[in-house]
Amino acid sequence: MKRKITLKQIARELEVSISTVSKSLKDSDEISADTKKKVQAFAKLYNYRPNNIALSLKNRKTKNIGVVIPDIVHHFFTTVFRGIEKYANERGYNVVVCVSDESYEKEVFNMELLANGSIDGFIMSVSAQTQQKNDFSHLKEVVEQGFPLVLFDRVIDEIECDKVIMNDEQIAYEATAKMLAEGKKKIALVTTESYFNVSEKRADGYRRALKDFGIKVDENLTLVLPFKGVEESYIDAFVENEVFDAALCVNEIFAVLLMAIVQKKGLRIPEDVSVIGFTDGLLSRYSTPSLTTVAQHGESMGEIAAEMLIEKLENEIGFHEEEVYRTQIVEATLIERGSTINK
Amino acid sequence: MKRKITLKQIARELEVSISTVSKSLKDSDEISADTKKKVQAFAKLYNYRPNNIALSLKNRKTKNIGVVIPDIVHHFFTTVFRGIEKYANERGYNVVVCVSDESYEKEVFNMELLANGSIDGFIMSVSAQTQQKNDFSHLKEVVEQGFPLVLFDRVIDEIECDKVIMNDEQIAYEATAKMLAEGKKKIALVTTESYFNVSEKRADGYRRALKDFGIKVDENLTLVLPFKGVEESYIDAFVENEVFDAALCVNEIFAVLLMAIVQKKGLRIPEDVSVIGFTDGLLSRYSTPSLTTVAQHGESMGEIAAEMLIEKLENEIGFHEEEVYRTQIVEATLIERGSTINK
DNA sequence: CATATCTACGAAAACGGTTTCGTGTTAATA
DNA sequence: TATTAACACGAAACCGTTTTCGTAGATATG
Repeated sequence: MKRKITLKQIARELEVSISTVSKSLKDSDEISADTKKKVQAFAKLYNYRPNNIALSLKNRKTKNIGVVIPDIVHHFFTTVFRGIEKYANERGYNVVVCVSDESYEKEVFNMELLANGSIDGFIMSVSAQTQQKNDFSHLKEVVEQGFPLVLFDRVIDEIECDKVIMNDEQIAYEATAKMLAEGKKKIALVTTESYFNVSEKRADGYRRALKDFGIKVDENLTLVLPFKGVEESYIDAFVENEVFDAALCVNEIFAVLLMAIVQKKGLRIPEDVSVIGFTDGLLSRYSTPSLTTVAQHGESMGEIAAEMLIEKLENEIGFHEEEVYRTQIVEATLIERGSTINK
Repeated sequence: MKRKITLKQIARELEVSISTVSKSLKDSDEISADTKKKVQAFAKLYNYRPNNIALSLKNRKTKNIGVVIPDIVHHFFTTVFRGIEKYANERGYNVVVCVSDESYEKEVFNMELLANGSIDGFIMSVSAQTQQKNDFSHLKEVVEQGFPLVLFDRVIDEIECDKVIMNDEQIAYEATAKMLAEGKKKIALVTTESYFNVSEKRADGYRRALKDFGIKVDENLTLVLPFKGVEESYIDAFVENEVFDAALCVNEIFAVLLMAIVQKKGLRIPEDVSVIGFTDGLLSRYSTPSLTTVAQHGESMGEIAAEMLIEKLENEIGFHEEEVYRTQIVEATLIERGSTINK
């Protein structure tokens, strides 16, 4: 085990002081050209690199970003993560990831772990259980402790911090309007339980579109599916009992499940039933027919979140300046594929 | 900004020394019961937590694991990551992730960044470009520097370290044998370029099965697709020109693409063409028909990798003990779904 | 009463850096 | 020649812990 070389060792070897070595490597002009050359050559030879931990302790900055997300085996979150990681890496930051697994307790636990000096700031999307419990004291705490925090997608209104969200309501409106424009009249909504605020916003957009087109919202055409462990039979019963000629689904899994069942009943997509989903993942691309879907641009969201966080980290605000928080909206776009009638 | 409280501040406040505070919090019996109570109460009141960075410096352990993977928007890697994260978290470790994006340079850059004290050991799967270049000096270097390293999936034979792999050859054999047992005679292989050693192993298993069943390997039945940016037309031409009644595909994307094209030609799956893929992701589950596929048990691989790494981290070997490296094989399993004839 | 033994605590070193400030030597200036 | 400035470097503090070792004072022992 060849331990990494330290300033102290270089100093001893070259018979100079630690300060001289440190300054030489920083090319300080306090040090003579001769000495600098000697030290630099030696350091290069032994491949000296300053120890990050020591630097962190000295500077009170870790150059680490903490990312807390509900799930990682999940297309949207991984794209956001990629955006974060990419931007962070370019700026010399590392990313430490904790998965809350949709659990409130794990979220709290993870944040406490990270808040003990491991990171400089947080980027996160809160867990389902946290939204359900409606308890955000752990978020408030890290903010009070002075950690910059950026919330994305599943954000909390009552927490004051930077936020990155999607225009869920508007894009749901547009998606619904698109199907109405196709001539569809009875549009179903396939969604999750309402404590997910993004699902709620999508439902709002859906309803607004119907109203704008003079169609009454039929509550029977809303299918609420559990967040996890969807049984095919739920959808089956819905398709059996209700008549609809289009469907807006809040994620791509619901959409392809619905498509499969609809097709099994002998109905054609999109002629008999148009379908639009959310999340432009593999499923949307490779389903038959391919799925018209809302691209959430997760990577952009991630980049923006990272940018906001790093901006806060590197520009310490003055003593009397008021902290100012921004909310950035990333515009989702509708990707038209085979599950809708495209002209 | 309420900075976290330190030992020094507690000591000043309570008019005792730093050592006394530290020992009190560790419930050392060097300290009188009275003093301990006082200190502990005060610490609890101010929610004292030792600073991780300082601990890292002192202990020369960060309790961080570095994970370097080629891609994160990828089902298999995310499942492995989940396994790593889960196990690591249980043992009090944090995980810092770097994505090499299949690039040799980024891989090297990331590893150097991490090796400067940010982490205690590596878990990684090498990038495509690294395999292609066949240059592993960066891996050798971190090993020489004393970092425990665990390689998974895309491993390198010439690097001495712990490894977690799948029985690719064997499961490909079994998958092929299954289709032969169905009575299929002309089995296609849809694979990637051969510098991916896992693809190569799968091809080996495929060939061995054919031989065992007395069928000659027909090189024309092997379709080599590029690693990224597959054009549908490649597959289209293949389906047009070759006659086959089954196909083994090295990933699920190839499999669903093939299924779609085969079905478009009016052939039925699995009656006319059986298809088996690799990776039990969303696509396999939700395609029509659902795809018979090889489940790689990424989560287990991740857990095992993390376990191996942490074992090495926590059991420093004695001075003269020989370092011993293990290679664990995670048995893949075949999940039978609609794209094969199941009895 | 002198000495030995606890008890309860503090000083200081160490982890690996950065940075401020002080100082001995040499060169420039009056 | 005496004074000053410039140069080149080292000592030490600091970041926040842990831990070893030393010791003052109290108590026990002979």
